[in-house]
Amino acid sequence: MKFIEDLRARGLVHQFSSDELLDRLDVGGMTAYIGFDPSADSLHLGSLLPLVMLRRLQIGGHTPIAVAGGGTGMIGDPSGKSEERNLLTDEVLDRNLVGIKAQIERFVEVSESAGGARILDNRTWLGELKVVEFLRDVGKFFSVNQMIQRDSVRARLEEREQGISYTEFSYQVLQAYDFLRLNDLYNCELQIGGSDQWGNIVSGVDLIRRMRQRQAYGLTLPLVTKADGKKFGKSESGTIWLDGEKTSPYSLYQFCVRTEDDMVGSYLRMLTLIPLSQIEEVERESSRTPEGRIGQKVFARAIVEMVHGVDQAIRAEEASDALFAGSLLDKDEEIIKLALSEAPTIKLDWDQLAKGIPAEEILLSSGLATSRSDARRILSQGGGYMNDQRLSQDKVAGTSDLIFEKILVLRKGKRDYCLVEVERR
RNA sequence: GGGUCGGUGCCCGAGUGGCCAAAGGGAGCAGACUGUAAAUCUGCCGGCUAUGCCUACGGGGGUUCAAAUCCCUCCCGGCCCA
Repeated sequence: MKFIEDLRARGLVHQFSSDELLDRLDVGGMTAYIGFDPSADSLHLGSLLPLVMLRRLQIGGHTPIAVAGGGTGMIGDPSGKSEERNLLTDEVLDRNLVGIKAQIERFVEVSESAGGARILDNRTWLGELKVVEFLRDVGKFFSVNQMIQRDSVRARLEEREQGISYTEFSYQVLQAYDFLRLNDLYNCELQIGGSDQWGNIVSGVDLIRRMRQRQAYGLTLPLVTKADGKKFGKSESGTIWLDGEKTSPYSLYQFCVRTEDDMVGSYLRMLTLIPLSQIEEVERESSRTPEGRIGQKVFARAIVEMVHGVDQAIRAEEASDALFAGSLLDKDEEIIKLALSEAPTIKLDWDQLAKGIPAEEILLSSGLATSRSDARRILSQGGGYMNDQRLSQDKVAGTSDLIFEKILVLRKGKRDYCLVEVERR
């Protein structure tokens, strides 16, 4: 299947600047770049789509460039933001970029040689700019009339209560300049981004044409949404990070495996490299027996594998199966231990437990409850469980509750587990 | 710089001296129903050493028995004028 055909079938093509681009993509050998948000020291699930896209490019015989926007991170992109951004300092950016680079490297092969991906920091060139020269040489090519027509800017201009600073207004100029420089330095002819980047991307294409009389291209990816139309990857109880320290492989797996039925197919297409024929097969199977959650499992497995590697994916999968398939009490010690190694865990010592720990207390220290009142609320509504048995408010956990003389399995609601490992001193 | 409107809990938003931990909605959490899905229904939804106490209505100060609500001042934002 041709490159572009595959992209289209996966629903990955949102907008593109010219039909010519599509032919070029099939031929291969293009250099394309995608920018990444450096506002935290880790990327999150929202960046997965562009990350996988980098990989697709490389597999398709193109040269991907990831720009971890050290420079633009200092300015702030108004696109999709309803309010002015907090600007980052150089030091914070340096730190963030270290983490982000490592994550990008998991998706593409980075090297200086032909076809090797590159990860660049646009401070390299933005930092050299002199204001007056820049305004004279580059600024001339921008029309404010056009700039204020951009959706991202217009939204902020029209909205009462929130305006836009000159700094953020200038963002599109800088991003266009990035593209120009990449075109000069690496013969980068294509910029890819989320659908909210269209305006910025077109600015770059225009700038390259005006200043260099060269043809460049733009392509945007669709927004990955949940069934209710909200953004995929955030929400729930916070951001899902790609950094295993912030969001464990088990948690990432769990997040993915809980995907709504309606979205599994499109997520598989957009976010995994699984061949389309195989995805269709999974879909058929899923619609026949939705309760098997086959699609969700394939999806979760694929994602964790990409982000954390096969070993971690297998562990997360096995731990999840152990915790969610049937009653825990029927499981043997090995399986529980496996789950224990992946799922959230706390340690207690024997003496402490021997004295008795009230249900409220143990929920709190497990982290399942965020405060004492939260713990009380959960208990009073029957949402607390220990070893698969509902906890009453006055239950006091003791050593007689231990499974295999060393483990307590706590749960909040249907799916949030925390294992308690008890150690004898 | 001047005028004017505004800054309320995770978000939106009501409240304009006591009845305010603050209406309503959303989000979130739990229960029921299920398939670790969706939809729906129900309950909870600042914290605590808990018939009370602490923190909270942009920051600081003041008036008052009593302030999110009144006054002063500072900070931040919108709009208009210069």
